Amino acid sequence: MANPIDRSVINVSVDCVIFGFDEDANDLKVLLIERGEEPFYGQMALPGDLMLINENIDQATNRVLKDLAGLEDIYLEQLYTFGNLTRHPLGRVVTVAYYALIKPSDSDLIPASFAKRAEWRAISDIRELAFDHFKILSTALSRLKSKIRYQPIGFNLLPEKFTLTQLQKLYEIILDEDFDKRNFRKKILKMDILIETEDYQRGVPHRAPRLYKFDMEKYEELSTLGFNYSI
Amino acid sequence: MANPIDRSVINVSVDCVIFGFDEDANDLKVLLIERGEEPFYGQMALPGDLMLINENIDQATNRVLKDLAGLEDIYLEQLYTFGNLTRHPLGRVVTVAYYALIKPSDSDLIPASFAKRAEWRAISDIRELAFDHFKILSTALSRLKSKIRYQPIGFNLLPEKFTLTQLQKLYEIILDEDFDKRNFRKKILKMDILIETEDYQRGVPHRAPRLYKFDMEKYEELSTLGFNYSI
DNA sequence: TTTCTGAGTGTTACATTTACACAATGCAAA
DNA sequence: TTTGCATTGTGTAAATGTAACACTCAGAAA
Repeated sequence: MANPIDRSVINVSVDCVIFGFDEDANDLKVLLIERGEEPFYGQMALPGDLMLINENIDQATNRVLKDLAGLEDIYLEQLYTFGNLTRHPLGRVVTVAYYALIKPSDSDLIPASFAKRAEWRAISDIRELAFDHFKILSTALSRLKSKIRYQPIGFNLLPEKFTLTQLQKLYEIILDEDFDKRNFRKKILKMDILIETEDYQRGVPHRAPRLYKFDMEKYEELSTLGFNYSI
Repeated sequence: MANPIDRSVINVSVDCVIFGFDEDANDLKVLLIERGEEPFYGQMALPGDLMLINENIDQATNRVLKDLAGLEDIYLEQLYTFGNLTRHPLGRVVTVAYYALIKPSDSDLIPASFAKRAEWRAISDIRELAFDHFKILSTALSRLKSKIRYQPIGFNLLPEKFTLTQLQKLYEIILDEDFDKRNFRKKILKMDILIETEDYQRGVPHRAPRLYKFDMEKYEELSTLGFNYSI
């Protein structure tokens, strides 16, 4: 993990903004790692590492996700490449940033060994991060906000089965905007990309709401016919 | 210009997809360079070069635009970073791709010295390019198509003063979709981001159409108030 | 049995989008 | 100077989509 930075060349790294939705706290969170070495020793940072010469960028990102957070097979997308001359104090490091969206079930699987140094932090509580990671986080958040309106990526932040209220809350928190319950339901159901299951949420002190699933196949089929997702 | 590739490390380059709108030919074009060295000697490629250790990524891109095409101060945006292991035959090269939009007046200024090896090619005529540049071009085109609907970037492809018909044609060619003339005009004028000039297009064998300018300040002002551009 | 919390549901007014055709302009050619 | 030609520039009505709005019902807990 402790790859040395070569001062005589341009080094390439990957960094990853991992988003998770905390339904109980009504909060969007990011998985941060406490740095165990200089520079920025002890500060919080995005999980990341230098890229190896014999791996693709996506491979490097998946390696980082697995080695630093125990995460596999999650939604991942390239965000932007940051390469300011001064972004790394020990040399020239260009970093390819990715963002990931994970479900509660994914993060429940994070082994205790990682959990020691990894921490979920509410976006709104984060003031600073190591390197230019705060800027990377801001870029990721802004991308998420614009993309979630026009692509059905929000489902990656919810359990496989979810209630319409959960879905609406997710949108309200990410977009910082309130939606009318009746209109929201009408709109999303009319798209015909949700499967109505026969299951209901349990253990709630009120009428149990119905659970739905996102129908990816149906979505892709409709997409090819010119359908555009939009909330 | 002939920077050597170091086989022992990851090299970083920038490549640039330069779009231009050919009004007469009703075509979207891309500026390509004929390669003067191996690999892919004699083939067409996107303008690009290895990044220097002491320049920012944006600086490298602007250097490439200036040195290879004589272009300065043009619309430029980072597109995506490509880094497949096999994308460069001579070693490991990760490339940060950008796309640029230029006005006819910009490209008129390309010096003859560049024009010898640079060539405007209609997108639809391009079948293959050196390296993975065809894939980069496809990615750029797809980005342009989705972005031009929601951001007023299309004006960067038109002269400073343009007719509404020119603007409509631009959208029709890029999006490969026809628009109703009356509805298109109503929509764009209602946004209130165009300045109606007192000039008319000259030298046309019919009634001279009025020229308009894009009002960037007005657009930014409206943006902060929650306005969203959309065609 | 009562209380509490959130689930689930329709209608109407309003705004936006779509479809659609012709007269007026100005240049060029006869 | 007249005529023909190509393209500009314009309005309305129907259809569709969006926004605003409140109450009853289910089910758990007290």
